[in-house]
Amino acid sequence: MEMTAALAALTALANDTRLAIFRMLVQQGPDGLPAGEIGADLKVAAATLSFHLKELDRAGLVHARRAGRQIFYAADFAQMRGLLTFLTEDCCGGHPDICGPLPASTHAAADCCPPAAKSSRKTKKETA
Amino acid sequence: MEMTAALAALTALANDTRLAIFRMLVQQGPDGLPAGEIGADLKVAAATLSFHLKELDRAGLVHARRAGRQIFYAADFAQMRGLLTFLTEDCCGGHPDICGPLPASTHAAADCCPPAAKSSRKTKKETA
DNA sequence: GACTCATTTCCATATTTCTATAATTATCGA
DNA sequence: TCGATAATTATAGAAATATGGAAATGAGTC
Repeated sequence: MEMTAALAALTALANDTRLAIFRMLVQQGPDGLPAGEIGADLKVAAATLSFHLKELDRAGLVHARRAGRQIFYAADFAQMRGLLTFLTEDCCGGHPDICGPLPASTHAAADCCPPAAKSSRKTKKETA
Repeated sequence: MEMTAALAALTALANDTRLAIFRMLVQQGPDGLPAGEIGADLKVAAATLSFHLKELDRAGLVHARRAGRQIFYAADFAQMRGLLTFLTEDCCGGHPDICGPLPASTHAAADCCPPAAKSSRKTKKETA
C-alpha cells in the first residue's frame, strides 16, 4: 500500500461514525451486514449512513454487494492489513524485529522498540 | 485503548503531513528527531509543523523531550500498537485466529478471514 | 402497472480543520 | 545583557467535512 491509499484509509477511519461502522464490520466477519441494520444499531440517519459507507468504500476498507433489496457491506480485511503494515513499515530503521510483536490478534504484547537494540543495531544518534 | 483514544489517533494520522511525520519518527526509532530536522526534510513551515506535532502529541502518538534548544520528537510505539490492536479487536466475532497473521513486521502474509473458516468456525450468517 | 421497502443522491447549512503571518517563549553563547 | 537560534502560540481566512430532509433509484410483491 502506498501513502495515498493509506491516507485515504486513515481519513475514512478518522470519524466516530465510520470507525464504529468499520469495527462492527470487522467483528462481523466476511459476510458483513446490510446497511439498514448498521444504521439501526448505530442510530444514524439513512442519508448520513450512506454518506459514510461510501467514504469507507472509496477508501477500500469495505465493499458492498447487493442481496435482494438490501445492500450488504463487509470489511475488506486485506486492506485493513495493508494499512497496519504500512504504519509499521521500516519501523526502527528497517529492523522491526527489535520492536517486539505487533498485535497478531487481540492480545498485545510487551514493550516495543526499547532504547537499546539487541542485535548490534545502531539507532541513529541525534543529528544536532 | 478505548474508542476515544483510537479516534484521536486516527484523526491525527489522517493528514498527509502528520502521516509523513509519524512514519519518519517510526522509522527513526525511540530516539526521535528534532522538530527542525523534520521540518527541513518535509519542507513544512515551522508554525505549521508545530501545529501538526502538537496534534500528534495530543493523540499520544508522539512525545516531545527538550535537549538544549531543540525539541526532539519520538514516536510512541506502545500507542501505535494499541491502535493496531484496537482496529483488529474482536475480528470476525472474537476469533481473529481465522484472519491469518496480522503484520508482525514489514512483511504481510496471506489472506485474511476467508469465507470458510478452518477450525469449525461458524461465520454468523446474514440476519435478514 | 401500482405499491412498498431499502438505500442512495441532491442540496443547504453548520462545523471543523488547515495554513500562513506575526508575535512570543526558551536556550545558549559572547 | 544582547543577539542568535529553535520552536511555539495567536489569529484569521480559506477549504474540507458532516448532517439530515426531501426527492430519486432499484428491487421485490401483488
